[in-house]
Amino acid sequence: MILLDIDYVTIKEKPVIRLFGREQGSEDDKIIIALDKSFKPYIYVIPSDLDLCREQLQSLGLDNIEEIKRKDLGRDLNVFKVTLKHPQDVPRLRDDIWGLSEVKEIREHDIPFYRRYLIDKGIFPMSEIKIKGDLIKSSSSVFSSSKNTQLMEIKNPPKHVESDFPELKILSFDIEVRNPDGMPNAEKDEIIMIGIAGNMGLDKVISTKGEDHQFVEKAANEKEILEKFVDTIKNYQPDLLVGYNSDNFDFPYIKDRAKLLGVKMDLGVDGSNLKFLRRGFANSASIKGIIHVDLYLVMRRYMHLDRYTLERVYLELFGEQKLDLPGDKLWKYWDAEGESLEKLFYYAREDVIATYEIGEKILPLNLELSRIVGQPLFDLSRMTTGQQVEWFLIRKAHEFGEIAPNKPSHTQYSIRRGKSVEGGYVKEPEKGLHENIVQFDFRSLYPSIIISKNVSPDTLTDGEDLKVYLAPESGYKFLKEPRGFIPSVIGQVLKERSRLKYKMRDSDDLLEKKMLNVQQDALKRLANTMYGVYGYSRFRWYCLECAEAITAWGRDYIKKTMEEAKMFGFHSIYADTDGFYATYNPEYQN
DNA sequence: CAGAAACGGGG
DNA sequence: GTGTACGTTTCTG
Repeated sequence: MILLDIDYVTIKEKPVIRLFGREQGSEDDKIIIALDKSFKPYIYVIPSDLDLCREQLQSLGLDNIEEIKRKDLGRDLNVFKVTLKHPQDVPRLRDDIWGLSEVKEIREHDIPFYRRYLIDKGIFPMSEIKIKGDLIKSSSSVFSSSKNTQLMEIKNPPKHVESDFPELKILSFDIEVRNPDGMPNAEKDEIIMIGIAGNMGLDKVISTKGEDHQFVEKAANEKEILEKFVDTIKNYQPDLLVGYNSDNFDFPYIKDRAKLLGVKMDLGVDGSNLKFLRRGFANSASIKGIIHVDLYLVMRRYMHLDRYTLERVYLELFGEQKLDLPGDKLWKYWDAEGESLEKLFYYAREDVIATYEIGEKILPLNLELSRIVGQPLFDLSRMTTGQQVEWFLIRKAHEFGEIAPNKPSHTQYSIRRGKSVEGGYVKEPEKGLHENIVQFDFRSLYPSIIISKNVSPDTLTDGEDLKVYLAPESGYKFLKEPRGFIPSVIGQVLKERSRLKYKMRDSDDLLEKKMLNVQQDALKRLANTMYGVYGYSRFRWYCLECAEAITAWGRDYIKKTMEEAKMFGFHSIYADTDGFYATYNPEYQN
């Protein structure tokens, strides 16, 4: 099955992992919920004195302690893997463990249980997994909402299966509200339309007006609009549901109105309700088993614009202006009926189709990133690129037998935030119109420097070792041997990327070419982000020295290249970080 | 000028 | 939910 979503529930005080997937069969698609009762949470404890520490841990009632060998930034280390009974034991016992005199550090104590599962089992969301188990009847904590939902209990660990892009059922939605006084207020302003569009010919607007209209599904009242919305999703059974600012507008609004009108929002494939997860300052709307992606958040990361309205993003992506009505006047179009109302219907439809098209355009990259980073698409679509890299590295660390560094404390974070790194070399452009220009740029300059100079927190040294790379200006030194953790990972990423690029070049299949292009693009983005995160204040592998050394080498390389080019008659007129423009005049040559 | 508050998107 | 967090711009004292 394709792994779409994952979480855990507690059954009889024990954690049970739930894998949500879809099996694409010949006649009928099946929704699968697979339970794994065999996985237990654990943390790493770095002891001062092994035996004393073990005794102290035991005195806290912790009896599942295993002494194992791991690496900490390349250094061999004996640590305790302490297995607990329930994920919530971790925050409960963390302070007590931390308080023990023989405990030097606790590691990997803040990795959500389901993420731990994905990493440890080596399985990837949006990829194929093989599961073996027994079919079971629905229980009180997990019950099927429809006939084609299959519940099973996993017997053997799930296995990753190499697979292509999954074909997914995607649905987009968008609501319209009648708000005559300022911004919509869910206590009084009714929902007048819900637009829904999908990749299987679905495209409609549910509304209390618009009888016998070609794309409008007439509802008797607002309550029925919401019921029809719920029914449409249940019948269609999308893998993905996309909206635009739906985390903070559409879904919260729907939830409030549904509560007011007594409509059940039991959209989850396990029959559970739409719910909101507090993720810092923002909320995210979550439906069990259906991946809700808020495209607004995704687009803000994907492109650099002054504004990120649906209209602006659509124009940028497709070069087409879409119908835009003034938000504060929509209620007038609604009240006026006739042609105005007709316009409003078209506006609602265009909005939901535009949302769908943006989703269609941007989801492949995010799907691929989800498969590479190895975290659920729901989570990934809400992560900054820095967080995406971090989770990718946490998975790699596990593969490499490394224990991940902890997140910075509040104080560490404040200190880091006050620091900045000198950027790339910039030569202000020479005024005037230049002709006969040549362009020069380095391919993946920063990733290449990280690899060739072995720039990594675990290779940074102040020792007297002669076998080091010496960074310009700052004088930071990096061991030539052994290969650092992050250089190794970037090396893997770039190697895989070049393999895909060759494969892409050799392919005759247009669809395959497109797929491979998305994959290599995802890897490129990941590699390029890895430099930036050395200076990212919340990064576990934060390393200011590394960030400074990289840009210093970068400045050194470009300046030297410009000097070299000058000898051949190239006069540079503008330079920025990893490339420059030059005019060519052979007479300058000497 | 520093620190607090507001903003983004949505209708 | 192994909770608790964004980056930037504008206002306020």
